[in-house]
Amino acid sequence: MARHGPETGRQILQAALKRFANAGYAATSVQQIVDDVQVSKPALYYYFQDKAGLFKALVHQAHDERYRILCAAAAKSDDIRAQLEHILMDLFEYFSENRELMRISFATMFAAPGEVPANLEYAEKCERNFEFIHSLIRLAQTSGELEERFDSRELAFGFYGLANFYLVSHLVRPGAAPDNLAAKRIVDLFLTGAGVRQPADLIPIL
Amino acid sequence: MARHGPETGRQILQAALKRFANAGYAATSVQQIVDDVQVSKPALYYYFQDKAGLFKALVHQAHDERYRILCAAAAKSDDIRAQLEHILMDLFEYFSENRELMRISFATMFAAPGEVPANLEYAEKCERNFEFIHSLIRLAQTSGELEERFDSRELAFGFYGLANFYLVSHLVRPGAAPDNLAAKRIVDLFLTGAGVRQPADLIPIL
DNA sequence: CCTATTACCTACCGTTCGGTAGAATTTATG
DNA sequence: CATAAATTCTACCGAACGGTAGGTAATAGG
Repeated sequence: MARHGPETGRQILQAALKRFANAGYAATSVQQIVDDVQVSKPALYYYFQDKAGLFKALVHQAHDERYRILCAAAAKSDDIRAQLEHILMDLFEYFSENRELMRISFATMFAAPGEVPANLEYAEKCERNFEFIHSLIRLAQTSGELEERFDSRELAFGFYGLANFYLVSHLVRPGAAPDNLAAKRIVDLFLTGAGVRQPADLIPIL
Repeated sequence: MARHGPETGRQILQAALKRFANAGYAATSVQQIVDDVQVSKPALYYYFQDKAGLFKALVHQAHDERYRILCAAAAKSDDIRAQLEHILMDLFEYFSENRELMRISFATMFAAPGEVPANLEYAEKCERNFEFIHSLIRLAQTSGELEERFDSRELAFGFYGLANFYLVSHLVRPGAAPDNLAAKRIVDLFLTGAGVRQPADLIPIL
């Protein structure tokens, strides 16, 4: 009926995002999506190849935007502490404002094959995001900001794990979003550790 | 046909585990499960109320076994470092031998509602597992093993996030499993931090 | 040897799904 | 105003799904 013009494709994508994020891929039917936008099924198949293509577009968008955030945040500073803080702060903010998109990206990573369309090829984008953090860490090691006795990969794993756990918790359990203070404290924990600093521990290092 | 005796129920559960873990809940049909065991559909419905009940049984088993591992590992030692190391080592081992069960439990946690049967009521079991770690951390703080300037919840989040990231990575990407040495290094990172120890940092603490 | 219970079977139902054929309607072009 | 292209419709298809009705073979108890 009501002609939407070139807006239709975008509206379909947005409705699909909401449905996929809240019910998952399999449990979302294309009928629900087109009903939300008040168009008919062939309208969807006019703009997208199939249901899987629709999902794929969203997943790639999610990963790309995360990568954009990472790069922009890291560029804001030179020392590793501030860089990691900016990354966390910006991610927290972005996640708050784009819960659904981020949810899709995480759910896809942890989903069993078959629960999600095949040939999504998101693995390389995951790796690109991780390797960006990894490169920051490595740089900070050579500049003497980070301990060299840990493998750079271990450290990247450590920070990425810490960050992702907070992000996922915030996605799964819609409570108070972590704020800038939380970001600083997380980075502090990562850099200084949870153990008490006993002089004995320090002797071999000092 | 071939009578299996009281083994049938167990065999169905095991086949369901394999299918659910590798293809997810929605993409697994009860027909596939009963075909694997070479029984007919009513045989499945004789032992389980419905498809959701089958899945529920597996999810609860997964969470309960993880809790058992946590408790047993923590009981092996008194100081927090050794406790956390034991927890990681035992979890790594258990995950290696029970990839499919663990995969179901994680996928469920990150799944959108609707992607998984309703009324699973696994949230309280998640919380129980987390709170166990939390209690260990709190004890270690009062005994002076861990820094008091971090909130106990923050620390528990930190360690849990670190641990889970390793575990999930190992599940998603079937590579070399983290070993006992990795466990020690992870705990070391958690306790001592990634930053270099500059004397200046230590002044306010010593 | 009869009977009840357990442990399944074959065959099927109603529903829902992703996707499409083909017509209709709107918009752009000449 | 004619015609072509873009956009969306109604109506439907075949396949797969979860679940069940109703019958049957094996086992156990008396």
